[in-house]
Amino acid sequence: MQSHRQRYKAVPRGFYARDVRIVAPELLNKILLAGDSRSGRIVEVEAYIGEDDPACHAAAGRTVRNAPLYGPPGRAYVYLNYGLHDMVNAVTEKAGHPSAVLIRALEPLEGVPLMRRRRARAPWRKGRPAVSDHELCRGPGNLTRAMGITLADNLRPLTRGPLTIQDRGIAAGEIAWDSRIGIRVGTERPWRATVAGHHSVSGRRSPTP
DNA sequence: CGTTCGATGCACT
DNA sequence: GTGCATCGAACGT
Repeated sequence: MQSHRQRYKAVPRGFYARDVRIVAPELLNKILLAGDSRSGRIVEVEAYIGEDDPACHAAAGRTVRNAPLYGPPGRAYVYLNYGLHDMVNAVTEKAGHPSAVLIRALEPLEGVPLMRRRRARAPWRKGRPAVSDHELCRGPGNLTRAMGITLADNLRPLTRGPLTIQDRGIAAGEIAWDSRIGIRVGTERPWRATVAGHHSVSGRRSPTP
């Protein structure tokens, strides 16, 4: 039996070597694949755009932590936030131009039982009911925990290896542009792109009809 | 419905 | 010592 990892090629490096505002929406409806058994459709992303973007980690210049942003495109930038959550980005543009796409939510495809077990292992979920499928990878911290993405994946190429992104031909539907979430500066720019109305998108739920 | 707040680790100043 | 690109519980209206 042929796995999906074998059936689909990874998105090539050239895809990432473009303006991050082009790459971000095109990552929607592509597949993030971890290991051989966990995957999800990307439904929410944010663009972080260089040293002039106050919310970008590169805003204060190059440091030890943000060095991956200054490297070649098509690699993962993973960092620890709030001491609890690993966040995964795809580095874009070209070396020396720090920019990346934060992957904020997935619609789980393969490996749902494993994702659920990983989520249940979080200390704050002890004794709580299991989450529904569409909540497993809803939010950047939740998706890395469900997928098993960690700091060990930092700097890994997304074009090959255990952490890759594939195009399985899901058609792009309506894309909604919005302001980025959870940041204290730079909220005025509409650099968050989502698959409109998708129930795995994080943030406040759409109002009940 | 809304807002506030604790957990938790480490890069950065 | 400070401040997070978060999560989810607790509490107020």
